[in-house]
Amino acid sequence: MPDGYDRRMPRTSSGSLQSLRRANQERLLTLLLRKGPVHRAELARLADLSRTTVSTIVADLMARGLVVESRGAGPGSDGRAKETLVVNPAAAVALGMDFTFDHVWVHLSDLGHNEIAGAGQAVDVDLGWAERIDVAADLLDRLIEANGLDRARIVGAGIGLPGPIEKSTGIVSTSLPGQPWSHVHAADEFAQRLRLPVAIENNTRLEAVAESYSGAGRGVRDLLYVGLSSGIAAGLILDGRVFRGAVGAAGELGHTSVNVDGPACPCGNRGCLVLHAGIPAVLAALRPHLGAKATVEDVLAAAAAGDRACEGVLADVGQMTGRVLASLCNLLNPERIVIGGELARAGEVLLEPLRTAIRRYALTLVREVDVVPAALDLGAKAGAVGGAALVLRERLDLAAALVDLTDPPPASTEGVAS
Amino acid sequence: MPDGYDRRMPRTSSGSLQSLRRANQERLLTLLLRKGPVHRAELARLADLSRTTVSTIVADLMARGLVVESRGAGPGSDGRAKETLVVNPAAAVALGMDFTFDHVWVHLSDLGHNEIAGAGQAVDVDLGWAERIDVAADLLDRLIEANGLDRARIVGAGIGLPGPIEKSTGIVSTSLPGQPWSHVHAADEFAQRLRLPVAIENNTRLEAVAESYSGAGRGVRDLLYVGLSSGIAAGLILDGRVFRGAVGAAGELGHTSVNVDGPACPCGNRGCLVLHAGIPAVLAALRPHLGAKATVEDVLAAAAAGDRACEGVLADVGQMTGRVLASLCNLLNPERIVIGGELARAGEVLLEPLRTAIRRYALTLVREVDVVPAALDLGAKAGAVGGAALVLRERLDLAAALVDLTDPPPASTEGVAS
DNA sequence: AATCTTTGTCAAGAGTCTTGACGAAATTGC
DNA sequence: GCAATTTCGTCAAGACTCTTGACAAAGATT
Repeated sequence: MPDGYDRRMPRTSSGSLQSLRRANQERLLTLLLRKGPVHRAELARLADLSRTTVSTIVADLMARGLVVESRGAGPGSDGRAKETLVVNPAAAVALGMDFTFDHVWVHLSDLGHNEIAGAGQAVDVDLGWAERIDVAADLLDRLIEANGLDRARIVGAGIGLPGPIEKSTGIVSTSLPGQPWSHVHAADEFAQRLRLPVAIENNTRLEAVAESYSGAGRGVRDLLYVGLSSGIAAGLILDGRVFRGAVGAAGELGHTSVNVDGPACPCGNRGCLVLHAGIPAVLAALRPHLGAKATVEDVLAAAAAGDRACEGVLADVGQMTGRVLASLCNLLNPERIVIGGELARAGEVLLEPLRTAIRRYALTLVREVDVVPAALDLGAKAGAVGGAALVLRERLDLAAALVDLTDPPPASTEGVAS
Repeated sequence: MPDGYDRRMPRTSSGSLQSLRRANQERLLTLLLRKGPVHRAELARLADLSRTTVSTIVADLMARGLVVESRGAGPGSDGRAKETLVVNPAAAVALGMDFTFDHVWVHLSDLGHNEIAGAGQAVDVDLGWAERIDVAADLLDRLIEANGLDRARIVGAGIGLPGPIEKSTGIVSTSLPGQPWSHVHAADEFAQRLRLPVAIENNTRLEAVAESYSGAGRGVRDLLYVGLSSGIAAGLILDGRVFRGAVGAAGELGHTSVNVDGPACPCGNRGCLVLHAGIPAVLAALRPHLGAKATVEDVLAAAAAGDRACEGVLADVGQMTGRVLASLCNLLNPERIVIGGELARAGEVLLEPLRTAIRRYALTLVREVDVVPAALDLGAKAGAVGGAALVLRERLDLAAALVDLTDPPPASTEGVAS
């Protein structure tokens, strides 16, 4: 370990009086973020605290620049004028990074989950992990520079890596060939490099978090995010929290067998979904029709232009996926399913058969599930957005803890009711 | 609503100083239950509280009879003698009830999840819900009488009903014919009748809770319980908590399709697992061999006696189930799978092919899952045990809150180190 | 203009946790 | 055996956090 920088996120709360105060600070911040501009008395009712306490805590938060007063249009009722409060979104910044096999994405969000800046860069698939970190660090430096940001205001980093993640160390626990991250102690490496508390997470799960916070899954407690690409993976938000599984390997959907008598899959099983609905399968089915060099873009374009063969194959993908999701709905009873990944760009051609399959094959109660396309998957930056959201979601206390008294940030002028 | 009795469990904690105290009380109780006899200083370290605070809280708990001192064999180290503390298991009682289609089960557990008493009774499948409650109430009265229990010491009831449960009201939200509970406001009915805080839960989930607390899944954070009976259902413990799904319908496993081209199922799907591995399928396959009146017991007995045909069918059940569980392991990456239900009594004849299928068809990382038989399924009382465990698990604060100062229970003499 | 309602703040007080000191009870070393 | 050492449990003082009740301020209502 290069030096003693503590990469762990601070504990949430427990026991002492100070932790009670911290928990209440976080509670008020969360309420302010969710309920928008409210005045102190209303906040006190929402949080089940006395007005006095709310005043004290808010004064503290305001001294640190986390909350600003805006004599705004409160809900019109009688009584004294309300000094409405809003979170100052510019008070803190969350960093997200996402490393796919051929891209590096960096994203900065403010406290309100608004995008401050983002950038991506293609990298050579053979590039080593250290060099990938270099690329990301460069991108980050440039974003900070270009936007005149204060580095000290970044409160944490959420980082997406491909594959299952050993939770405490952030080690990617596969040793597939061509996987640059395997057995790297990613949590330490990133913490040293960025000098920030970091959370390492599988990138499909980060996409799920992104959709859950700023995308098509906003406010949904039990959310299933499905990424349809070369592989087919799921990100699970269960009971409002990211679900990782015992060793961080939860979410593999592509190797769900849909036919015990189906073709053999390299994974050892037979009739895996990915053999029918993965991008390689789609291309294999359509190259006789579109030509040997056809890409996913070609398929999507042709389908959009009305090519029946392409539409048919994409509909089959939807139908097959829908059957698997029907079983999944029986098991998990999600409230909403968000479909992302490259193939999701096919739109209704794929989604409609998928929905139909769920309605047809899932049991009565659970088939009421919403099925919607991802809202953020434009250019695959979703993972990085999710990384930043993860910091804000699970570590909001950080914002309260780390933003320093000595340097109150300027109140932002946007996002404040006038 | 017949009268104003509040059926809701009290809120866990939040905000005020009193709730901090309650949370710390609960924390200490939980630690005492889990870590066995410890002395105050050790408890303070475990809870991250000062010795003084622990002393204060413990004194309070002792005054209420929840904790007793036992000059026991502490871990031998130097220093002053340790006044070891243990929870007085007799201080509070949790009630569990389970209603299956033809049985009523009642169970009483003490604070340490030990069985105090239990009873079951067969009922007519056509019996209405009100009469079923009568039966349960009678059983409860008799248990209380026979064991000389103090009714006031019962801190809550966990009640299992068949089918998906609407969480807040406890309404069973199916309207299948022959389902006596459909659209009954079960939470209110039981609360009125028992005059206790109640939690209504699906009975397979309660069996999962039981296994998770006192059975084969002790201490496992991500646990999959599978009940193999006429239907095939799962109870999911994810991240250490019972997972219910959006409308409380999570856990249906039997209608996972294993073969898209398989036989049609009444559910609307094709090739459902239950068509291959449910009890009706097993009997259908073996009645030509064993005779038209053969029962599950006959099949199990014959298999145990070495009947090849029966062994083969049970092995097929295991293999089929294992294939589905392999996909499920890919998706959820559980740490352990507990197999319960009537068919699980077949033992290794069924389990070994099941394990083999998982090892063969699941991906590398997730197939390290433990697969073990249920430990509690003797006589199907597991659901009631789980109901009591649910009360103790999620509502331990109740024990601290409801046990009254004025009437400290006698210290139990069992379970205390001498 | 007077009254009403609700807000935000202040002072006093109650509840909870921590710190530092000290006696008590066992182990260790001579 | 006896002193030194270690750790425990408790006490008193103090610090921190929340609440209660009172009151002035700011707008709405009459």
